[in-house]
Amino acid sequence: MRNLSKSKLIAFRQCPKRLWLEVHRPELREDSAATKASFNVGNTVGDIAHQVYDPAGKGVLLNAQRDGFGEVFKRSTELLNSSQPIFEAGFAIEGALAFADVMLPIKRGGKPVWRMVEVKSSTSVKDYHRDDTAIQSFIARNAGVPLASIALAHIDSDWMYPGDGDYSGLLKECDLTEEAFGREVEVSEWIATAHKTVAKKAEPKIGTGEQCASPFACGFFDYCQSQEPQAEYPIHWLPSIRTNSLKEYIAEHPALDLRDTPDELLNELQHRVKSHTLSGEIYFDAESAAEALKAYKLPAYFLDFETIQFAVPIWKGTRPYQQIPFQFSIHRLGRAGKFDAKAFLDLSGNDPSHYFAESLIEVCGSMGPIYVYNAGFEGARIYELALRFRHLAPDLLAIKDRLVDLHPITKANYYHPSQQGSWSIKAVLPAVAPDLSYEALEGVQNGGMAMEAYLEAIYPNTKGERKDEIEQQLLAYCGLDTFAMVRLWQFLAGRNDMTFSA
DNA sequence: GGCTTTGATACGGCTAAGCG
DNA sequence: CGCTTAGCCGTATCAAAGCC
Repeated sequence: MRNLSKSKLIAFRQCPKRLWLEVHRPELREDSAATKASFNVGNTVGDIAHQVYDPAGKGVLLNAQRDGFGEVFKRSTELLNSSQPIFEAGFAIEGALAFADVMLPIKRGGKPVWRMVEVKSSTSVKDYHRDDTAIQSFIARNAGVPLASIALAHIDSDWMYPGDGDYSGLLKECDLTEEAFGREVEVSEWIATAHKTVAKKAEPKIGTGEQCASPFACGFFDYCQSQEPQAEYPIHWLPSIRTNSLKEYIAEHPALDLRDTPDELLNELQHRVKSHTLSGEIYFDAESAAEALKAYKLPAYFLDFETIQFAVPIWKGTRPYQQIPFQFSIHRLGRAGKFDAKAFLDLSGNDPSHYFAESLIEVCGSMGPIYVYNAGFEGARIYELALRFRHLAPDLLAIKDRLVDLHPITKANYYHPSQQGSWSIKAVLPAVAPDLSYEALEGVQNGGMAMEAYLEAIYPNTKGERKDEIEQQLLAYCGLDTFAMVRLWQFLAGRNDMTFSA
């Protein structure tokens, strides 16, 4: 019998087939974006755990990848008789093994007892964390570790970085001892059934479903999907599919095709998606779209932000996962039809917020609508800047008041079959302006890639030449996003008489 | 009058989709 | 990961209608 790692047991909890594939066909797994190489700027949550739990630096960090499992188990057993913090200590029992992020000794007369802390970069305790700690404590205790308590440490998103490398308070602990210790029978059953699953000759027959994405994206999804008949018109193209009465119907009729959905269960928007997808015809209420935009005159502005966030803040006065704007692109359309594009991009590696706010105020003028796509995003960023920089607040809030959201107007009045139930700008643009293409862009083609590119640019070892290249790619991407809005506005407002290029 | 039923409306919790 | 918004749905609330 092989030893199943805690992560494999967690995979089993998500889907037995996933565990089977992990063990027997790992080559079928596709790496998610998160596991690919990325540029670590600042500290990881693990670094902070070292600082917080071992400020004196007396702890020992074990490394199973480098030294092998056997060696780490042996060293862990030895260290548990001493009294210094241990990081990545390993424990094995018959059939299962686990590594603990942090082990802290509590002195009680002779030999120490131990406090285990699992460190997570999420901002709250999730159900799968509870499973995680239950498995962890089961394995450790059955391996003979005198465990006094087990806690989960997660990020406190209300905490603000005071600067100077002081990260005390970033992590928030939640004690799960009672719960974890109370689930030992349950955990032993998971381990037993996981082994039964692994021992099977053939892979379990489980269809794709919600478990493929939640709580973690499964790398075998494409493989599993390839084993299933492909619906010509997948049901998931319908918007809000899991929130209305369709939910139960779909559960009772797996592998449902869009063609076979009962009309009486569809809301207006779902019905529109169904009929226009099947007919292949565009839906466009030009009159209503023009009506919605009628009130807004020229000059008009078109605005798009790019932001970055850090689980562990690197800039003083910012919070974990706070979205910090480092780039904007703005296009101005004057009364005479004159077109003007400007951009802001700070790749210095310093907090770009203040320059960003000042530059934004400078380029927005004092009047005219400012079109954005999904205004909640830009609006929230502007509001946050106003809170941080009180002297700029009046100007920033005046800009926020001028935002006009093209997203709801598009959603209410336009649908092209190629959108597949999505009204994101990237789904709408190819239909409205097929001559513009994100795929033709070098390097940066979406918001996630913009964040990666930003991190690479501010990474200390990145060379100047590469930084210049990234700068050009970011400018091109953000500019296209903004110009896409110009074209969309033109289309919705019925102003195809105007011509200009990006 | 006093009771229940029904239908309209308001509110809060929850999820999904959009942005990064 | 966070935030915002919209939509759905259950519950609460209340008035009108129906009934004895």
